[in-house]
Amino acid sequence: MAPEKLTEYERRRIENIKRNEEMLAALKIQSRVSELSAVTKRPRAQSKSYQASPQKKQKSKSPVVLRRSLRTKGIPPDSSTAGGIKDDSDDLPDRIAPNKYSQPAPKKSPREPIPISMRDAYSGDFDVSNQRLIETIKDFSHKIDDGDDRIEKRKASGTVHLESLRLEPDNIARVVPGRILNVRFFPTNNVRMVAVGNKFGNIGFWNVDAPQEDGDGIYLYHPHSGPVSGIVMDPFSASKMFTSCYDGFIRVMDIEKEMFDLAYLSEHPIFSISQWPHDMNSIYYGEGSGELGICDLRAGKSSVSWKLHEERINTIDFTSENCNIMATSSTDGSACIWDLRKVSAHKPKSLQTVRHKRAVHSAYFSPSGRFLATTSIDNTVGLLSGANYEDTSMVSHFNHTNRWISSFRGIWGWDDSYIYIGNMQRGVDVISVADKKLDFTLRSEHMTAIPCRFDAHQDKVGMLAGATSGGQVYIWTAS
DNA sequence: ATTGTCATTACTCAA
DNA sequence: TTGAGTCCATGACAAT
Repeated sequence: MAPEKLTEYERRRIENIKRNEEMLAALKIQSRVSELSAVTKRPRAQSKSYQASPQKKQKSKSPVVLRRSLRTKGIPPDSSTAGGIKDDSDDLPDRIAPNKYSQPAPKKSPREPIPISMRDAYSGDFDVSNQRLIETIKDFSHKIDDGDDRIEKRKASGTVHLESLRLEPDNIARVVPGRILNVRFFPTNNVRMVAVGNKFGNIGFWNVDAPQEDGDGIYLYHPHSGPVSGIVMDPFSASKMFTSCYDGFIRVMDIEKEMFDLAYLSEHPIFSISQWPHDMNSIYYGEGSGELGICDLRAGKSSVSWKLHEERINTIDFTSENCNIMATSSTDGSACIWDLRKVSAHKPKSLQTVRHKRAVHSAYFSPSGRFLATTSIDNTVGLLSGANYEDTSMVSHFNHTNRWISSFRGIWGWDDSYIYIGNMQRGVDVISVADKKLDFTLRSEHMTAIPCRFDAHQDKVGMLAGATSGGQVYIWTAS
């Protein structure tokens, strides 16, 4: 890096620290004030929320534009960002000058097909906050690497007592602005941390156990330019997190490099991602109208693209038992189970197919792999079982969400007994596999919005994260 | 068979 | 408290 850049960097850093201290002081005052006025019976403003800095908050609220739309409409990329996509040949990452992102200009458009440093993607003014998050993740990822905090891949273990699940007021936060499409726990036991992706391309982190002096533990980044369609935590390397976006990008947050690196760039919108359990260097993703691609992370290239569905693939899932078995759900109204050894490019034939009357928004294997749960907006939750998933039963559940609520997706808990899914009455419905019906509903006066996307902590039985279309995250815990 | 447009309606934020 | 603004999801149906 050029010396002048270094001095520029230093100068900026000092400025940042100074402003940071001022802001922290202001925040302390603010939190005192909110403590005083926190007696309101229906707290509209939650105690915890992301702090968008005044200057940088969504300047120009850059409209969510897919790359496709850009090209078809012939709109040139934002002229303030050099190296925008002009044509297809520019999309290749290896043709991009390596140091374009290091300009001291405020924030780069995440549309550029280049790596983005976490510092540049950070949506606050204060680099110390960014550094604090990086240190936190480094800290627990090293512990995981050393085996101190390793969580084995999710197993069928732990029966949860639904009546004991609670939503504590402290476990609620507004993590990002706008609609959350994805929430995921970090695979660690010592620190409770979630990452969420929203419609604007933000990735927000919430360290629930952040020390008091570290503020609210919420960190906001902007590594993508469109809706974040998927988040994958590498279970064996907590310093890596993959995110996909409608704009065709798959990025990997590399905490050692402190970057949102470019893993893959597709011509088509990417609607889903998953990691192949057998080989951590393979990312499976759903792109365009029903295509499934496999990306080799070392080569940075896609090896295959299979047309598995007629319309977009909403989820991709694997069993922990058999790495060659994969499930996909699609807007074309079907969910399929595939044997990867038998899929060929020309005539993909599924092992099993469930047909719903309408779009299927998820298909997830149970922790043991013996069941598959599908969620469709035809108001059913499908349950597949049997040696070859040949037995299908449909559980009735109202799955219609409106335009502003992300579709419901039934997820599994910590064993094969329950499926958790949102409802329009601000509750979490729990479907019993044994009874094949709705068994229980989690309710809380603190859930002031509809939780539509969920994640179950891989190890802590009863720890369930629900995310809303207003950027909130609720973390239920077993008391 | 593809493309367009319309209605739906929950939440946040600013007054 | 109210009211404006949101706006890439989806299905139904109309138009090409």
